[in-house]
Amino acid sequence: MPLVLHNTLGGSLMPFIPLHDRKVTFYTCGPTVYDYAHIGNFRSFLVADLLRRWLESPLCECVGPRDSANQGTPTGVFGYHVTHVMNITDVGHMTDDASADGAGLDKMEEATKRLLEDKKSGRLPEGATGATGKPLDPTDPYDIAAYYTRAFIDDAKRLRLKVALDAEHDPTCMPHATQSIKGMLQLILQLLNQNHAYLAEDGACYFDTQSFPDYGALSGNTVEALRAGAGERVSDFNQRAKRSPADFLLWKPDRTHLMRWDPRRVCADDQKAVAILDRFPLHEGYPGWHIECSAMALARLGPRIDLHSGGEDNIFPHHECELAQSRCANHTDQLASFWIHGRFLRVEGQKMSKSKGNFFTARQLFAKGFSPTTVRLELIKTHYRSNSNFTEQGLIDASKQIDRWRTFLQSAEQSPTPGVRNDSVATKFADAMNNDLNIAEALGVLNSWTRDTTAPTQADAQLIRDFDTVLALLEPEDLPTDTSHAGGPDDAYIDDLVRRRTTARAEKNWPEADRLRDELAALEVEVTDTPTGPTWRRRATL
RNA sequence: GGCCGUGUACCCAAGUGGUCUAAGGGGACGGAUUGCAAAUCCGUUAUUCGUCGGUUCGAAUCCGACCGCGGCCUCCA
Repeated sequence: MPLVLHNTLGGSLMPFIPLHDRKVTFYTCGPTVYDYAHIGNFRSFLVADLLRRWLESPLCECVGPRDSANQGTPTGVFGYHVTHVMNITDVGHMTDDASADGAGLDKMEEATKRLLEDKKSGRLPEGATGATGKPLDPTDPYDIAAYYTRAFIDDAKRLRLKVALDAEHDPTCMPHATQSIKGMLQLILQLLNQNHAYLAEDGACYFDTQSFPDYGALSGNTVEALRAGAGERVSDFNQRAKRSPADFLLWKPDRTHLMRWDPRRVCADDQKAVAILDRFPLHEGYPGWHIECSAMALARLGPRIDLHSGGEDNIFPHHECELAQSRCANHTDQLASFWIHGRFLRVEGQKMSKSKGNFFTARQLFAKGFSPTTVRLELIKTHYRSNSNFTEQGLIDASKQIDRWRTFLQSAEQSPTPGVRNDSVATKFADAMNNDLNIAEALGVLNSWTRDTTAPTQADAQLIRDFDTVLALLEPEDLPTDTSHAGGPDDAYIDDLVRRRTTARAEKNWPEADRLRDELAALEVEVTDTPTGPTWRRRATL
């Protein structure tokens, strides 16, 4: 059964057919870096990671590419070569749409306030540095972006996002918006030149949605419906300058913005661009949100890509607009063959929000003692098009599950028996993943198999390793992930208690042994007695 | 208000017309093991799928209404 994916464009399951033989191009809308990324952000990025890992997996059979004799038919070759790009949005955007009249607070300014507070209260790590390697200056937007970008990449690597691991040796996999301004301007100028964009009275450049009949095809919106549905949230000022309410910003002239560029200077060495600038004067300012992704996808992956992913909130307006710009500027009949959108995450059954106290960044969970793989499993174990429910109990479940698989792998690797590959289990796992990434079913297959295989063989070790190229959960990780068990006992103290308990047990002094175990339990430490002596670990809680 | 999605046991979560008296994991309970525990192993744990109605020989699965939850409707993954 070849891979079938749900395509937001068209709203149905469709067989995956690559543009080129065995190769896949994949663009994921990445994080904005004016705060630490939270688990909801990572759920979305992990959906992309899971898809990418599945495509590359030795269990995923490639099908023939478009416009070939074997289009869509299994080729007997396994594992695509995936070029996956995830951008870093480090341009300071406004907090609300009122910003069009200059009233909104820039998110970078907010970050400045937060970082200054963190610095004062000692929450900022020692030796935090900015964009130039010098100590972080919380008032410099480039420093803020650099600081949070590093934090993001650090978290992403711990969660085993392959694109972040790729970017270590190929930084073009994670392009930065601030380093792609020229590409954005070139796209904007092309759109102006082709009358897909216009300069309004306020000097801002807007995309002309009426010049693109397919506008709305991705989200199911129509320009009329958008106009009808628009409440007070759309400011009058913003609307007045536009030809149509649906038109969206490409370039905003603003000499006061924290991050701003002069189009003439940026495009000075591009004769064609300069010629268009003579006719359409774009003044110093900053780019619209959507154009970033159009430019970065084009620069690294070309005008036509296989896959594009993001959170469900990106469908409209972001992806709708990105698609329109890219298609008009590049003269293509499509930007991405498949648009993949993950649903939102809930926490303990509720919408995640700071006021409810259920808002978690990845690093907060690591600091609380949950391992990155535990968090990874908890975030990927639900089908990507369901609203998954992130819970403390779920983290505990995930942790136990990973332990069991690791134990299985260990005993399989130590087995003297070569064994035979269990093709039936491999096929069931692959069928589940091919069915629109049904990870929950695939994990069910994995669990039934490991439960029923009492004497795993070397072939079983290879098989679970094949599964793990997709799951990325079995390789051990460095623990503890940091030293921030602030207020808790240090390892030496716990070791001492455990040693005293071992002595008491050897002397058959059971009351003392049990008292020490209770003492450890009160410190959230669990002791396990094994044939080779006791081991312990901290219990993590939210 | 408009558009879209969703509701399965104590918790997480598959299943989208018959093989479902509903996979898998956790928890709980019983047993083996243990000084007692933990870990491990074995067993038990939804005649029922938000509510009500309809279609059908047959529905968790299709249709309708209602209730709950979530996303979007100009920069929140």
